[in-house]
Amino acid sequence: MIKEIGKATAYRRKSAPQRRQDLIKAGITCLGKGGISAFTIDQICKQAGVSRGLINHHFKTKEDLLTCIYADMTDHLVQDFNSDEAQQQLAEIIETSFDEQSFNPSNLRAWLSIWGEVATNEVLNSLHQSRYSKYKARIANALTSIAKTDKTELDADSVARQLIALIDGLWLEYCLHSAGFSLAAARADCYRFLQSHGVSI
Amino acid sequence: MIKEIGKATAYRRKSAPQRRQDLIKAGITCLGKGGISAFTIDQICKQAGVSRGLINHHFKTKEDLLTCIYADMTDHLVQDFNSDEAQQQLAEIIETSFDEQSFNPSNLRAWLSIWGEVATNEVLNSLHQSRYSKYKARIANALTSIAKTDKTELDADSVARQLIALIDGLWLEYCLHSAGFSLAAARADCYRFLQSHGVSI
DNA sequence: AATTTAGTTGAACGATCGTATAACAAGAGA
DNA sequence: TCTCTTGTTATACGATCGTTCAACTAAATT
Repeated sequence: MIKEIGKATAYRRKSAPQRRQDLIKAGITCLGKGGISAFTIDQICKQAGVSRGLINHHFKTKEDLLTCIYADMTDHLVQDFNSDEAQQQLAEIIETSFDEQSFNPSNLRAWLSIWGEVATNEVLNSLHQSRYSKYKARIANALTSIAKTDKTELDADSVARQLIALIDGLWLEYCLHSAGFSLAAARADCYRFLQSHGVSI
Repeated sequence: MIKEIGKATAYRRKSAPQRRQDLIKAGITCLGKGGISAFTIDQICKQAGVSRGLINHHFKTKEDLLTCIYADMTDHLVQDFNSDEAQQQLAEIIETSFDEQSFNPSNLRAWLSIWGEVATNEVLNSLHQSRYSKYKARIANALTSIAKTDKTELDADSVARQLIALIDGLWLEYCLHSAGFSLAAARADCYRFLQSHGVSI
């Protein structure tokens, strides 16, 4: 066939890492739009602007992609704190948990979908256990440090667990009925909770 | 064909309401086992010991069944309290939220699946808004009553919202990693939270 | 015992699912 | 410019999805 003059290039190639990131992002978008039911090869590839065969070239299976998505979404939860001060570290947790970038309906729906799969999928669950342990440990360490400075008694592990529960619960509420809900109020709820355990920030 | 002697009856009939309840129960079991991905006509009917055609005889669509399941699961949250005393009413909420009957991994997974769909499905979401409002109002009313008796200031709606968030968050944590978690501890967390807002039970 | 009612079955439908694979082409290196 | 690497497309496959529907029969009614 004669090559058409001026015809747009059929497709643009990207490096494997770049394309993988594109597909991860598209997958998160799909989860945010329609939950795990919208997490299909067809919809993800369409969202990424890519043919349906490509996904299995960059990811072994769909489950593999979901695992990579979960890893991507939780990276910031297990990274080192910016600050060295314990009070500031807890503030980082709370502030980043309720900033506009991450605390929006689409992202919350994506999390909800992931949680649903974590409860069922073995590979995902194993990764989750590891991430959650580290996340909780970061919080508990900060709490212990504060209690030591203030010379107060504190069950750091228990309070860390409760704080995570409160944060996740507030996310859940916002996800299911965002009306009458403000980020500032959610943050204040968390600070007040810590204060009630003798931890003042 | 000659009727086989001693052959077991091909199937037993049940009244429509009974069979509907069977299918609802089977649906919840499927959600608890494998999440929304396991919520398929095939698996639900197999779980209920019934042919696959029956489900659309008793429910208009699969979505209709899911809506009925949600209604069934939330009935106890909007029923009247047993007690007339406000303190006792809040205790009812907390105790029934963390009793062995409802607070088990299978039931929690079912809830998680439902939440995921509520965020996406319009019909389900509308039902959820109504149930949640009533649920929150029951708690807020009890809180207001206590504050009035004790002559203390209290933002009942805000505290009710936070209590629900804490309960749901604790459920979520238990669902995703039940290890190192006790029902008694979860209840104590809730009571302590109320106490920190000046509500003693 | 005959009839009616209504609960139940099982096959069939088109659509969509996840995956495998052969053909193709964009872009880097020679 | 040519070759080679590898990112990408498009098709095909069997399995399973939700739903429809005609046939069947258990059980109540007459």
